[in-house]
Amino acid sequence: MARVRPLSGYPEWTPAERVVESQLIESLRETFRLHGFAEIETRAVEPLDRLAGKSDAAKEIYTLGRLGAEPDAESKVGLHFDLTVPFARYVEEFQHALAFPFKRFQIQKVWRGERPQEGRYREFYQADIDVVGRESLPAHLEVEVAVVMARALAALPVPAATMRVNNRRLVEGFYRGVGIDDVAGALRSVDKLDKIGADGVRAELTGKGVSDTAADAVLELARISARDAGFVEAVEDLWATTPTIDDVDGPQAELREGLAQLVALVEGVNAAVPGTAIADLRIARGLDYYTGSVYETFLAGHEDLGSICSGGRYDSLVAGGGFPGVGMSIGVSRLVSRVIGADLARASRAVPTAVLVAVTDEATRATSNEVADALRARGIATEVAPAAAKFGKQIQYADRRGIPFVWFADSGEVKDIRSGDQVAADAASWEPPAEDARPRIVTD
RNA sequence: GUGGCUAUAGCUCAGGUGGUAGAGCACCUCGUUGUGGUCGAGGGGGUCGCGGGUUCAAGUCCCGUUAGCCACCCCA
Repeated sequence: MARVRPLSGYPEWTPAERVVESQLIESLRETFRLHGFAEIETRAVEPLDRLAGKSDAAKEIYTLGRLGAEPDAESKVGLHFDLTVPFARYVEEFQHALAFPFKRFQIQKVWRGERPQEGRYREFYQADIDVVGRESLPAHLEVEVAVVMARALAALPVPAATMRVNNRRLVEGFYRGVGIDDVAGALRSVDKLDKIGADGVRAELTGKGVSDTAADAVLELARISARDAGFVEAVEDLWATTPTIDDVDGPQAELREGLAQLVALVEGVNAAVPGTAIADLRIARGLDYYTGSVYETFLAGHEDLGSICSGGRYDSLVAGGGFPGVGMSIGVSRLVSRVIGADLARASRAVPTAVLVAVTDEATRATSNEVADALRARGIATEVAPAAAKFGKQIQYADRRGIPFVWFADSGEVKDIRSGDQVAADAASWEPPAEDARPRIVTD
């Protein structure tokens, strides 16, 4: 038997750490439900052709096969690497049973064969919300999903989140207006701004046939950001001073539409959770299927983690069209690993137990069991000591697990082992303080 | 996929130039014989990641290999 070794990229938690993860997930569920999102769960596997269809992520897909399969048998299924692909399939398959616009949330593990490091895993939880329409989807839903996510993050024991948002219509109108035909290509270059700098981006753009003045304008646009509608004037000014194509009416209309939507987004989110949203016209997002709002979210003081929640508006979830939607995804494991690693929050105890009933001797274990059942009958998590050891040992058993109360059936007394207070109590009516009833998350 | 670093007790790590493995923490017992945490004394624990080579002798030097960590790429 080989020694057990950690497997890189597949995080596992201690019971106390798992409490933190569970409570975070439960908090997200609660916020999503509060806003009317229905939960679904999809299977872990999808047909390979459906998974691999999307871009270059194919290399990262884990395929599934049986050890007993024929040696030359091809794998037909793989583990999903996000929740959007399975959701798209699900919507297509169950459209007869769904009511549109369909608001759903989904919190599940996904798998990617990437090189792991802190905050990057091969197996991790994502929490997705999406709203999908039939044929059309009002733009205000792009505000709604961002508001829900802003609230979901605000409810977690983490520093303030900043949601950097942009709008593809705005960018597309602007780019086309200054004479750029390959908007997607230009966006991919702008996306590298942090990495290669303004000069690098300019070089890439001109290399793709973008004129010098247009490249300058694109870089100027990327410089604009604001926490309120103030960016509109900056964009309008830039637009007014930049040479545009002759037939600019279409692009200009698209630009103005995008501007209005971005204003609504920033103001909407900031009304819900003040200070969260910031319009940042450099936010591009590499994925080219986004057509409206795009979002990236960072935690104050933890920007090195990268985006912990991102997404955007897309024209259709399903190939062939007809299902426009907007969605965002939280990297739950990335978040949890930082919360635990940086000790932003911890569990009040590792076990659910609120009361340990001591056992005086094995002959009277039944009495202790009766006390335990009386407490359990009223929803109080209780366990009975495993051995009739010295009371000191039994108290130590509770202390090591963070169990706050020890019950002595003989004397009918319950002791709060943190304070040492011991009082007479009736198992039929005694209640622990509400905050001790179950493990909870505590912060400093 | 590319590059750098690392691998010794359950955990964190010491072990100049080769000479038969150590500390702290954790764990168990006792002091304290049925009310814990402190303190003191004692104790159990190691194929030194794995394989090969050099040598009288390898945790230590060399080669290979596996795994982990970090960075790049990409993303949650």
